[in-house]
Amino acid sequence: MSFYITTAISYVNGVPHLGHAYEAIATDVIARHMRQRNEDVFFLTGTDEHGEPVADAAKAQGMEPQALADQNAERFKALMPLLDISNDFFIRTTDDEHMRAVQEVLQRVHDNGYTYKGVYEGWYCPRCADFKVENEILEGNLCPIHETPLTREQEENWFFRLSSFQDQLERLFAEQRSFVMPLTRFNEAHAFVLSGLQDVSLSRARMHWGVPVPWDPDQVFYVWFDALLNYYTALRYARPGEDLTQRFWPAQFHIIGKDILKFHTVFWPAMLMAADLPLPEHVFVHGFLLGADSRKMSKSLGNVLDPFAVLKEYGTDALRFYLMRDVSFGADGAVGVESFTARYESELANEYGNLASRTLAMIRRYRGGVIPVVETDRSLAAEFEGLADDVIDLIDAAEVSDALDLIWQRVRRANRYVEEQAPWQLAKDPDSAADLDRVLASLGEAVRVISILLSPYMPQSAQKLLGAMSAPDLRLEAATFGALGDGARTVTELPPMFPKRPTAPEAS
RNA sequence: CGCGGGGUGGAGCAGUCUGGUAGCUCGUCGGGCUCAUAACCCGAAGGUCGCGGGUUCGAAUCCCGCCCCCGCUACCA
Repeated sequence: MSFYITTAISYVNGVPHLGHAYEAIATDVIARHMRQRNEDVFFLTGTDEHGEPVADAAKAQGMEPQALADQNAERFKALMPLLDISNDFFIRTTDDEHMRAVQEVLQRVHDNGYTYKGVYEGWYCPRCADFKVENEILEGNLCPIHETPLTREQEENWFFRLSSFQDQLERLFAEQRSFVMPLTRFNEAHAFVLSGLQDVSLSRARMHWGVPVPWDPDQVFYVWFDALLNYYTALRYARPGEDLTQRFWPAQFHIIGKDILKFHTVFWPAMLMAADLPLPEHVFVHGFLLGADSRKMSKSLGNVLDPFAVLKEYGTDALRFYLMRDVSFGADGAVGVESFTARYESELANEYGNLASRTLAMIRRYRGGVIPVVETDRSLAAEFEGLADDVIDLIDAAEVSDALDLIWQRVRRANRYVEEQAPWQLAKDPDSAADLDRVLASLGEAVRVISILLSPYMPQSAQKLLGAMSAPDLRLEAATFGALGDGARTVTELPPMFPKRPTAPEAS
């Protein structure tokens, strides 16, 4: 089956930070998991490049907006390989193909009668040549950029008849509880719809950094409508000479942050309805990463966890694991250097890393590096039975941190199994050879199954370990005891996957 | 004001929808083991589940009121 998943696109006026990394990683975990299930996966991410802030910033630096967008988009694009993100395409909303497709879709919205010319009134900055919204205006009605007084002005622009989708949206929320996840966000979006929808302006007349309105070329589309459509337009040109729309639209998942809930759960479905297009199945709304003090991360508070410092010191897998493990997906979560190092040492080094070390070491020491081909322990196998299916169920609901917790319980179980069986005792008594075979084979299977399930979270480490066990099969169907059959497998030496480090990454 | 969340042993969280011995991780204390990255395993101490009232044989869980914290409240993305 086809499976299409997206992150939100990043606005190029800023620089990449931990929040971008978090969303990309979570989405990547789901995408990689789906590939393990042999699904036909398409994973999209990208940048949002139009709109007033980019135009303003470019002007301030004496650059063309496109030049600034080019420069900053590159930074976001470069982040993906650093994080081992397996996106299939990286869309930029300044791509010609995207802009043409936006015009086409919105022309259809226009033709369907869901637009009208209206008057937009707001606070206007003559020097920016654009409107400002309430929450960005400075104390005393000043422009946030120029700090000069704003004037109340009007302009004629195009409006989108959001209000005419009141009933359809109410029905959507009444009938499809999983449209917005988790439930708390569903409730929030639903309440917003029920409170009554107003029309929203669809274009801007005085600003030119955007996609021209095809039926009124003096205006450009308001950037949100241009941006949201990326999910749909990318499929047309992501593969040169091939249109993937039929194969992948509608998307199964949009993964977004809670700050853009309204746009994705209300405006976006309404726009798709207006264009006669099918709706995405789920919008999953994750929370914000907070500083270790549970306050919003900010440089002035000094509570920012720098992803680049962590990557440099501990590697990609450690950062991926930490973010998926320490923050319950869907809720806000506090992250920091201290809790990172605690998780790294106790869970990655001591539990999983050490489990791998002791398992491989014993197989090498007691059985010359060959995993015994014997029947595994029934009771241990029973505790892994159904695990892959449980993980599947959780990931189907985008519960990436719950799924990881389920897997991690088995990491702990495997360490307990070692103590219970005490293979080093069995090794002392030649009469216990069969028992030792069984224990080592069982342990090997436990480590192998765990690693397959962990591979979407920590692709490098899992593959390294599975490679060292001559069991490179990452498919989820191989994640059961005995799935590999009777072939003898050798084990090679593996240096510690998560070595303890003397220093912590710098907070910045 | 309205809407949506949250308040659970020292810390961080799960459990609340579908009432019935309050669970997990870290930390602390005690013990065991030696295969392993001085890692691992076992046990113990520690909780008025924000406050008050109600329903019930029984409530962290349902209902009412109150207190405190956070987010959103429409066009910066």
